[in-house]
Amino acid sequence: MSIPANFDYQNAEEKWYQYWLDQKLFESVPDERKPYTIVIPPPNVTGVLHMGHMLNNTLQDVLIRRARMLGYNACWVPGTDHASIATEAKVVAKLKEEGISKFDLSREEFLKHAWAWTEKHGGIILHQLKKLGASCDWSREAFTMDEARSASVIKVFVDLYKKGHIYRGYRMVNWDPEAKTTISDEEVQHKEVNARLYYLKYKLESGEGHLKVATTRPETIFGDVAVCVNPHDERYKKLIGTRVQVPVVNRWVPIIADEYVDIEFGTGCLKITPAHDINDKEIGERHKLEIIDSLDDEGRLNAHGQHYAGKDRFVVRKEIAREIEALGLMEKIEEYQTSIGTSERTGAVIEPKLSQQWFLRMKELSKPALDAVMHNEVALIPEKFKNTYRHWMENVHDWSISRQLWWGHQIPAWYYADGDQDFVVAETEEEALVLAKEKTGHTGLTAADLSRDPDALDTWFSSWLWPISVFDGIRYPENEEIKYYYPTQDLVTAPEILFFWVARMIIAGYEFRAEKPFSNVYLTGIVRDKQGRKMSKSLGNSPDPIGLMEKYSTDGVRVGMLLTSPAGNDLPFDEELCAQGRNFSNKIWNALRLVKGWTLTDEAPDAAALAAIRWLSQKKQETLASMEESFKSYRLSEALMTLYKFVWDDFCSWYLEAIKPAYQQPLSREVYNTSIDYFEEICLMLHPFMPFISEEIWHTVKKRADGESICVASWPEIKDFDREELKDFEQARTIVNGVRNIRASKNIAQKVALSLYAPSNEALPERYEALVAKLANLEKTILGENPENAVGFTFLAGAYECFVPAGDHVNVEEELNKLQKDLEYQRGFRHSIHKKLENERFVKNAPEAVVAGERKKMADAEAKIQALEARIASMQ
RNA sequence: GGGCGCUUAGCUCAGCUGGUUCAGAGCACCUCGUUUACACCGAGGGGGUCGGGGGUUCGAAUCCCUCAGCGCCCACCA
Repeated sequence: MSIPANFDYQNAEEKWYQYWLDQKLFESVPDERKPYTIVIPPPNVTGVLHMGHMLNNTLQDVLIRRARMLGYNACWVPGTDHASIATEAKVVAKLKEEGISKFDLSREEFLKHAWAWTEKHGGIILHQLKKLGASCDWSREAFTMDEARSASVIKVFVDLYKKGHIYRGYRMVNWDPEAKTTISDEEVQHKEVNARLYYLKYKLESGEGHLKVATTRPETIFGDVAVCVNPHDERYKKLIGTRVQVPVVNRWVPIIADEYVDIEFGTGCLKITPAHDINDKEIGERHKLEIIDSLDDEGRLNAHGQHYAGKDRFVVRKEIAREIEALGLMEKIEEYQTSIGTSERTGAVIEPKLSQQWFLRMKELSKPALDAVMHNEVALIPEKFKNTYRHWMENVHDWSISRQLWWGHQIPAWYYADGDQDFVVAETEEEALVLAKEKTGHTGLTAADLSRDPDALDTWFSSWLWPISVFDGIRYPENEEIKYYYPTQDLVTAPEILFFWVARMIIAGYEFRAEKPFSNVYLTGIVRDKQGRKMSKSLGNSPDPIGLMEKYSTDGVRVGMLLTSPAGNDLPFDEELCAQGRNFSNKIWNALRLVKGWTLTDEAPDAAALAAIRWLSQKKQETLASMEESFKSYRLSEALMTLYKFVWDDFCSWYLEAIKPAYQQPLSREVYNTSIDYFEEICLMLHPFMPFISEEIWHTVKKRADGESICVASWPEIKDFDREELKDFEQARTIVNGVRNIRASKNIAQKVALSLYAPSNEALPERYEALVAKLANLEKTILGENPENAVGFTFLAGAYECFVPAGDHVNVEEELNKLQKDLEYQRGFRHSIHKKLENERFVKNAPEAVVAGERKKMADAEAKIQALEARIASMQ
């Protein structure tokens, strides 16, 4: 059978993926097997595949494919997220290009556009996941805004409201003036910026001088209602209760005292603007101060801003500073480092704003979720994230869940009057009407008297249900699917969304199913570029994963990503990694060509081949055991590296070289068959990492029945292995390397046969004599003492000195020098051990085994010294 | 401001509860090699006083203290 010179990966990728789909190998239904479930972190419905997805989904695919081979009922549920604010922003931008403003549209009209956009761009990313080889059960594809998921969200909202966990309140929230919506604390990113600290002069009532107040936001003076000092601040004590005049505004406001104020900071005077700062708001409440909101929804000054009305807050900041200076009321301006909150989505500077919003009380809900992680009921990998998680959970704030957006799940609350609390919460309008009648006693209310809250829910309010809602376990908590698949096994996601998503899923799991949503959370690193920068569109440093897969093959890119990504570590991406993956794929392919290229004979195998076979079977078991260990601790890159070395070094460089017949000679059929078996097992081991080439070769090495696939073949059995055998081989390998080393350094070609003297079978295990002779090209192997007066080279194989006679190549003086140096080293070594053994405290305190080890070292060194001395004497 | 973590070969990282599998792996690099799978290759090789300092111990990359540098998360000092 002839094998093409190159692996046609494009063709194989398409062929096998279609084959897997046709055979429905990824589809799962509950049965008597144990389930192994992963829910995909749903990518944004209109997103496209980036390197982060590539890494994340490759990891999931490795886990799920391995589980499938281990005989679990493997189920990987795919889906997409409606990504409320992100998608809405995209739609708004697209409409804007067409000259349409969102605010000229009705909700219904806007949603029509949004759905059209979703249908046009949605699903692209899922298609790309197929290219990556993702073995998702596509029959289960879910969307956070499809019918089942939407109904689940509404049900949960009503449920939590009834339990008293959801409330509507007038609170200081994070306002994104660009998207014109509230966002949660988690969506605010704090950034260090260079700002200015303005020292403003507020005229004192007495008319004598000014009170100096430091602020970073002079434009908010229109909202000033007081100036606050610390009650213990001697400088201002007597001023408390008097008034000062706000610059520009010219309003007189009281000087109040509050412990909050830091005497040391600035001038020790704080202007109080309750509408624009959370602390000011709290102080305002304590002192029953008025609230003056001087900004509009887009971050511009409103009518309170007087002649600045309609201008952006940052423009006003500059302009008013100039005006104040002109008025002589600016004491000074200092450069100042501070941090500001920005919107995760739009990047806009967040405006603290007082408004009516919906909140979810988190303290009580998060308790079981905190315990679960602390007790490793849910394991975070790597473990270091436990600390971060605990810190967050212990300081969790109420979750602001309403958004002034249309694309999302509309809040199921209906108002029957204008009051802030004049509403009822229900799953449907009909139910709401019934409740409203009960609550108000107005039996004559009709649907027309109700108006639904226009806000949508935070995106994460649907994704936090994901592990449950994909099995419709919210609506139907007793259904077969949820009972079978839940809790899921592994979740693979980025640490960035540990709080946004992971923590909340755990909370939801305990709240709605009284059980964890998953057992293990594998937190990936962030894919960065070579310079360590985060990959981003604006930097243009993010390679296109599809392009990479076309260039290096999907298997190649998968290997590249996996080789260098221990859990929790950032991955500095370099295309070289993909090349390494591609090279590995090529290596495997060529090994196949080699084996398939030999002619066969029925003659018995030679001794070298027999030894190689025996050794490789043990080495394979060791490899499997080692991979198992790595998998257990989710060190996937380590598992892959173990396999990589087994295939490349052990199988290709040693095994195949050992069985390789002489030029144009046939190979023993028995050896061939065994080698094919090894190939088959290597394919099995490779499959989770390299699904395509492994399937291709698996079908090439043996005839398979229709519909058979390596996807559902069994992972090789892990058995005990013979460590002695492996040790013996290592000894043999050392000897071959010793001879190769001599050849390389003395320029003796491989084809020149040499002889070898080895002291005994302990130095050269009998079983490996033939193998050593073949790989080192030895014409003679002699066990016993080195010949006296012979000229040649010595090398150490473990504790044993071997000798290669090579009269023609020896420079006696050079060799003597080398031997002298070795001798010096050994003597020095002996001396150091001697000193250690002389040390009474060492002998007394160190464990028996360690002392014995030192004695052995001593004896070995002694033997080497003697051998070297003899060698030197014979050469002189 | 608070918390967490990191610092081992040029790069990315392993090194568990202190003692020959303690200084390792892959890549990169250097030398040689186009004889019968693969130059996307083979054989060989160089390279680290384990961030600095101190301590505990018979013995420290490994435990403790301290300094320096880096990173992440959280955060309502104007």
